[in-house]
Amino acid sequence: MANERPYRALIERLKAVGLRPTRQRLALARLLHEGGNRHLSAEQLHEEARAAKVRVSLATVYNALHQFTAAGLLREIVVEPGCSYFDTNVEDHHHFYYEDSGRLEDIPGEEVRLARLPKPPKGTRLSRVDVIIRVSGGRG
Amino acid sequence: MANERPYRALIERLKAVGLRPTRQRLALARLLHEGGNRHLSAEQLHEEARAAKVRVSLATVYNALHQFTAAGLLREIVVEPGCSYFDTNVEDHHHFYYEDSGRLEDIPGEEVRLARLPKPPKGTRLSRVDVIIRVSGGRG
DNA sequence: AAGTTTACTAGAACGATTCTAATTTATTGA
DNA sequence: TCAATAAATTAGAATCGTTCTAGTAAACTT
Repeated sequence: MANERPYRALIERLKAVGLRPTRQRLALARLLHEGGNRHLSAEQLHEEARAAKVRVSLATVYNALHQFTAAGLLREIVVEPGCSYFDTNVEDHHHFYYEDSGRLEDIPGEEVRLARLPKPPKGTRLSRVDVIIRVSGGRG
Repeated sequence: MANERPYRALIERLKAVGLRPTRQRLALARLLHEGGNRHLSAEQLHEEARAAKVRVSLATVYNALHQFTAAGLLREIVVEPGCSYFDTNVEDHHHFYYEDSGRLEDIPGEEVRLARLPKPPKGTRLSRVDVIIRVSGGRG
């Protein structure tokens, strides 16, 4: 229910990864990528959609998040039982995790450096290295 | 239903952290710490208990795992949505995660070294650093 | 526009985990 | 040793995030 134009680039991006640019996927992609790097759960994104008057079911939110992740447009991060976050930043980077609030935050640039890494065990290849720095509430 | 003696040390260990040394907790602690370092889910431990003819409910397994974790006897690791593992190794160390099988494996000794770490953000203190090296199935 | 394929939806189903209220067990101290 | 008290265990219900189902709607192809 609005302008079609600004979506041109997004439409191409979705087509490029083999996903039909539907109203729901466009709206969700737009929500995800507005406002810088974010770490959202499915429920949070669903709520944002509702707030933005985009009608979309929770099942579709889950579908879209997984499809975007498979396409390399998002990255899934699990730090706590019972809740996945999706990171709009797919560059190589790591995270702070605030244990008290459950919030994730990107660690800027080169502030983490791994000096030594073991070789992947025989018969496997490296898929990804996750570094999570858990911090908690100070004097709190 | 067996010898009481070998539990002496365990009993003291539990008492030291303020947990009553009940039949169930002793049996679970014993299962956890026999056979070297392990990464078990609640369901897996429950199944092991059943196999070892220890009668204990799943709720108690969850309670014990969380209490042991709070007491520093175990460490909880989350790598996938919908399943926590508990690591019997509470030393400072990191993990391989086999994406295909869902298995976790300790990375021995000093094979991971962090050359640079950012300071915890203002008002927080470092709680822990987790490094997870995700590997997947080689030639498939 | 018709036909084909793919996506969306509400609601049911699911699996891991937590809660509840009743029972059992461990501890304390006469 | 035995009651009294406090804590732990239990089965089963409840909850939570997530996935599935099968029916409807939208997007692409011609």
